[in-house]
Amino acid sequence: MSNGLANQNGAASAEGVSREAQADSPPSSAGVTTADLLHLQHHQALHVARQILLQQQQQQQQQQHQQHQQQQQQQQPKPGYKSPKTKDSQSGLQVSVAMMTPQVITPQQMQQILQQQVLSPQQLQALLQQQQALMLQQQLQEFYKKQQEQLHLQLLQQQHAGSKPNKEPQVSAQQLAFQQQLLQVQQVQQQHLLNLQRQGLLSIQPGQGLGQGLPLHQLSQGMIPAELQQLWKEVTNAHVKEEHSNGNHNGHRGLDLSSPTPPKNSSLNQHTPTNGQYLSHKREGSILEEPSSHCHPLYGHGVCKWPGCEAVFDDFHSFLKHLNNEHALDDRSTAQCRVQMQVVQQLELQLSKDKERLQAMMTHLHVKSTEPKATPQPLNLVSSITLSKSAPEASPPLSLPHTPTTPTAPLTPLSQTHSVITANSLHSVGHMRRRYSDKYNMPISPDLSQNKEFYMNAEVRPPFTYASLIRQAILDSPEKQLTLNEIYNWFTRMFAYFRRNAATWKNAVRHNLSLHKCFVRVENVKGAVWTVDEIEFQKRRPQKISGSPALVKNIQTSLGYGPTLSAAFQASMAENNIPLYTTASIGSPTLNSLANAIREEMNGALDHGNSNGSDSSPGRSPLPAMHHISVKEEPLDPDDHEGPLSLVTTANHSPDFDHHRDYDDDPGHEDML
DNA sequence: GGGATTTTAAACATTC
DNA sequence: AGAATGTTTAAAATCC
Repeated sequence: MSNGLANQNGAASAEGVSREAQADSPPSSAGVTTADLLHLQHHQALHVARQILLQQQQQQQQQQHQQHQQQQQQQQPKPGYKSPKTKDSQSGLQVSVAMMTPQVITPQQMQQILQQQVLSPQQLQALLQQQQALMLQQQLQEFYKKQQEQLHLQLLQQQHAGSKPNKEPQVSAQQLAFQQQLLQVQQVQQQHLLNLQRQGLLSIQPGQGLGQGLPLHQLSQGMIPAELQQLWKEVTNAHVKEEHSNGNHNGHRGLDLSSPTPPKNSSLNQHTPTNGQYLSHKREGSILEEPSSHCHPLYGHGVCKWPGCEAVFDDFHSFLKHLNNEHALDDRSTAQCRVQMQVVQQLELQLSKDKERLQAMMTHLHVKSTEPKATPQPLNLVSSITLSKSAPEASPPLSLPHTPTTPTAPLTPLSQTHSVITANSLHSVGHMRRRYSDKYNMPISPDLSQNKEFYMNAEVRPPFTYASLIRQAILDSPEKQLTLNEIYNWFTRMFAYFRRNAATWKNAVRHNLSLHKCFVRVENVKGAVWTVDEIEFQKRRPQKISGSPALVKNIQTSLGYGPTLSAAFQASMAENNIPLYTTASIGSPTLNSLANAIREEMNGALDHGNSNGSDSSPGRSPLPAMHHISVKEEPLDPDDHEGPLSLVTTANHSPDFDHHRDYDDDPGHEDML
């Protein structure tokens, strides 16, 4: 069953899309930057605009003359925007119109994909980044084409209708269309940059720009080419004038470009509808645009964010006034609303495409990595990543040392450091079985809590030894003791991997229990339970660890920076939780995990010093130790993991998940669930 | 390459 | 008697 799950994800869509993913490889049109592309398109837009305006000129007043000239000079400079990455743009021009069905990937699917794959955060990020840039550009081009075609169409129509007595409405329609186009370009540009920023932010110190996305916002504002804004204003004004002079409300029929946008807004109050749209827009795309001080989506950093409006205000009230006066319910506003709706639609489409592409890429990679494995063997979670240690105590975090000096970079590197499942290296996956030997391993519990869902759903072998797992199981229990059967249940409950080949791993568990001194069997009223002798458990690794001076050093390092880091994480988590769920699912857990790790490591170090041994439960239970070993199998929910997980998990309810739950309930009637 | 660990497999004993 | 639980041995797989 779970097996099928994995396969489903892997194989099903992989075929179809692997090619697609490969299409990413840019042709030889390298050297073209995003900026170039946008610039080019910008030119095109202006060109079309000029054409339209020219027509209008011929037909109407010469007031347009100025405008035209303005545009001409406006298209010269292209300030404010620079492509941060050339990588993206390389592939940007390659518009292999991938005719993917705009099927939206559900968060669950996405999560599964992410989980199934073992990509390092860096890889993921790179992929995402690349893909998004690509998609954005692609989208931009496609959309632009469409718009152009439609504009042409309209032009033609207009010419044909030239003999008709009443041209006015069509003119305004054109203008609207033009506005739309400009808006689109503008929006997409903005979006693109925001995306880039967002990605950049992931790898950048989160500490800043948190509460006040000031720099970001300003950036995003700055991205919008001033000339576009200018154009927009002009056109808008012209349009308004005409509309007013006409009094013709059909004027914006030209808006119905590609999408049959329901005109329902027209009856709405200006605030509500626009707000809603902006909000949804934000949710979809520009995640970084934090609501400003007054939380009005249209008011940011003293500037009116109404499309095309850049009015500056000192206080929120004057803004509101402005909003009510300038952007009241009129034809223009509704038209702009409609435009905005289209923008949103476009972005949504884009998002879905992005998602799809991501899925394709990941599936592709996944399939590739597992292909060689003919047998339906469950995955082995492996990675060559360095991890800290498995025991909270003395073990030094191999990984953390990542020069925490600069809080700027940590996110990415750290995240990969601390294997949140989605973040694993591809290379070693299909490979042989590999585990982190206890020794240097990361703290098991943070990893488990972070990747709980992953382990529960994906048949991936956890990278921990049986001993570590058993210990974890026992420590997770309220009484710090479990019967063999309970241990079994823990295994099956926590790991999809252990839902098969029971005979094998159960035997292994038993074997480990008796083999390692650290597991102590305690006779009990109700039978026998297993407990962990922490001291013994810790004993097993010191030799190796102590042998490595680097490790010792690392302890100190992590201790020294621990608080700092975790603070940074919390901050970044706070931010990263808001954004797109892709970001959330990749970024936050990572951070979370790291924070946990640090905490745990610190605990470990402390515990070590205390040499209190016996009941040092890693990071989990605050401390209430149990006095007596009265055997009680209370359904206390030992899933402390919930805490950290819940942060991230919320959106990820997958059917499988519930399914497994059921499964769990079945065998595990003990203390679990 | 070799030693140390882990995993896997299996035989066998004990307990329920 | 049979399944579950423990113990032990041995070999293969991994790791460092």
